[in-house]
Amino acid sequence: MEFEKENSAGYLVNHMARLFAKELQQRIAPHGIVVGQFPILLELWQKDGVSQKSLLDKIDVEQATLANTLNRMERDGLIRRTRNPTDARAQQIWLTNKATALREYAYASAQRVNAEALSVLDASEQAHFMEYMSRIISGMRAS
Amino acid sequence: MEFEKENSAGYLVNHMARLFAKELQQRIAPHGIVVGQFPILLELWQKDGVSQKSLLDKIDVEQATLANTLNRMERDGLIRRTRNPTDARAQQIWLTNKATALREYAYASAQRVNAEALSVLDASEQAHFMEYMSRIISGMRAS
DNA sequence: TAATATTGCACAGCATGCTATGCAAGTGGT
DNA sequence: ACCACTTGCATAGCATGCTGTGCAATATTA
Repeated sequence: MEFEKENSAGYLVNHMARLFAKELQQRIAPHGIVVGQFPILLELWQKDGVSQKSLLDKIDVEQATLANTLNRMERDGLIRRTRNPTDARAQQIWLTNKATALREYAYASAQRVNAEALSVLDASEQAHFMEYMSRIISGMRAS
Repeated sequence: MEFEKENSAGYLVNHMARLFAKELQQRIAPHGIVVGQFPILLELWQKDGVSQKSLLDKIDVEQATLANTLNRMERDGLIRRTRNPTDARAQQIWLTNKATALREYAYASAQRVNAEALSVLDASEQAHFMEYMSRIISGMRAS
């Protein structure tokens, strides 16, 4: 029995994800941020001064992955970390001016990548595609 | 203006890809193979003794990534590499018995992951989803 | 209050992917 | 035959993700 990778959902999903990441990377890397930092920045642009734990609840990566990415962001001057005065275990994560300034540009870049990638689908197909992904993710997270 | 990651195709694609990889990893890792080796094994199960270049044409990763993964596969006793007698630059890549024996199990694992992940969609939706992904990948590769 | 459990975070080690670079082996043109 | 180009592969260095583990600070329970 054969196994055609072109008919394997997992294979296509993986390939598609790498293409998305590569595309976004090319647009934002020249501005000093990289794709893994994106979800974190999205949260911090909405509200910073939060704990690592609070970020973790909103971002679907493991705690160790988040800690590593935050290290690189601190190294690159995107965030600062302070101790929470009422809980010495916890930290508060703050955006630097540099990171704050990148917000609109980053939003626009992501939206352009999304729009271009989905441009091969019409509006109704795009909506279905997004809905299918949401359902698949919910189903897989539950299991 | 806000940017909702739940409405970002790139974010969902990335998340979905990690869930797929994690799921497949859990099933195949106990048998001594890992997800990155999967596409390579798929090709070699069809035909081995081929060159790295010939694998590269069929698998959508960079040449350096392939070379690294092949190194790990050789280390783990999944493949052997011999020199091509008529071209000293090229190599021939052969599966070991260990790798050959894993074939049906690996096929079944991948198919089960795919089926379970897509089980939240009905047959028609699944077909559309796969088609959308193919079109998106084609479009992004072209650009 | 003392012992125990939980929480918040860090670090080590690894796989997978990328870009950039180098190099030896073949190919082609002169 | 020689020089330049191309081809096939390897390596370095990095980012992103994972699991496993450890630890100090808080919370809970006996």
